[in-house]
Amino acid sequence: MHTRRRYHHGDLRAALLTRAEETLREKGPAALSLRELARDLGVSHAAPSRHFKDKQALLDALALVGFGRLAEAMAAAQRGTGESFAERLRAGARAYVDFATADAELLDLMYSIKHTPEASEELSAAAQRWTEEMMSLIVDAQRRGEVREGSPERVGIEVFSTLHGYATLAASDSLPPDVCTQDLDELVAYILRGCAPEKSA
Amino acid sequence: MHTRRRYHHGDLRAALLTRAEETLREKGPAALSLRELARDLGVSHAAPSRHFKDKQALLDALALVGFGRLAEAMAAAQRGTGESFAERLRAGARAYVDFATADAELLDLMYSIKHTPEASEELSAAAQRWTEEMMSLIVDAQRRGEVREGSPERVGIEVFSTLHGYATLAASDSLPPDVCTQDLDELVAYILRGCAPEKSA
DNA sequence: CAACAAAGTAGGCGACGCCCACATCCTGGC
DNA sequence: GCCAGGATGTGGGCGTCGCCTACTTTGTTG
Repeated sequence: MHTRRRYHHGDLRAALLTRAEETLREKGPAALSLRELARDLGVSHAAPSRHFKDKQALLDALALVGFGRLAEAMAAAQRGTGESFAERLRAGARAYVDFATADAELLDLMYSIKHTPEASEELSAAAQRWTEEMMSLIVDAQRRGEVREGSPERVGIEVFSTLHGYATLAASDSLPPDVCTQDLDELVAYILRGCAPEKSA
Repeated sequence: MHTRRRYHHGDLRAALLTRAEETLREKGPAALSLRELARDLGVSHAAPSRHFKDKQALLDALALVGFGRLAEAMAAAQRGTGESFAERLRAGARAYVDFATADAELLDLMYSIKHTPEASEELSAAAQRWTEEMMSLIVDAQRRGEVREGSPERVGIEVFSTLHGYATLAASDSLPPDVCTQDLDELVAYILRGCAPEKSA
């Protein structure tokens, strides 16, 4: 049970990530300090540097965790729904918005990091994988004739922009408070209209 | 010409804001430091505190400037275009995306601040005014029969989510590089489809 | 079991935000 | 005219931070 103070922590790296995510959620990104993290875990202020070369490295790792969690949530949502684009989109939208509101700061982190050039390739790979899933959803729907033709990339961007914008606004309390769960269905309907196939005249 | 060192700067507050905005644009939000700002302006490190009680106050003021600039850009865009919803939306979208890509960090700041409870009422007023303009655009379009009926708030949120999401993604280099100016027209078309009036059967 | 790498410790450096006491400038009421 | 007081700027100090280096303890492996 080695719960008492040992010289070696056991898995400091994982502990740091877990605690950092808690702090991020509870007290915001500004309150994230390596030294305080170390204090919380009862370890010297320089110990974290053995696992993350600097603060940015920890943030990157945190973002990676975020992408993992998000991908998992999205995949789970897809597993539990039907085949039609409408159903899959609805499930995905719900999952994305839920994630954004539950982990707003983490999502922020994920997007603020992704575009820096030196982000680890793991990280860009995670982002990559994530967008590819998005694309396959679109391509599939196009094949089924449920989405208008044209560059899947473009359609994907349109759909994802709407989703991401909504999720971001919801997460930052920028939406009127009465706007709520039910409105997500309306949003999905709006998206569906936006990318519905052109009616043959 | 009083360009030589005077004890009083003249308008340190304005100078701080200007310089802070430059730094924000050029070196990102992490590089914003009151002390460095003071050094840049040839003033002691405590001088800024006479004009902004703390760093957050300066960021708030910066966000306020941002809302002002954005509102002005949007208004200008509206003045220079036609009456139809499609034209007005297109002009607004261009202005918003332009602002977001030119001043990505500032936009970020504006949105990260808005939802903190103690944000100055000036600031929430600016945000308020901003969303009201958005709403009037929608209501107008509904009156003209160019947008489907229903709560203007809801439609506004849908439209704005798309715009904001796109602008945010564009500003953080999260969009494939070939996606460019012309695609904005496609995005506008997508939005128009999303909120087009229901066709009478 | 000795050598070595991994993991943690202790202390120091410069920069930061914030606070204080003090200096200088400016202005309005006498 | 002048001078009292507010506004503005100075300088120093405090605690915290991220990062660095030198050292110690632990675990592994030949």
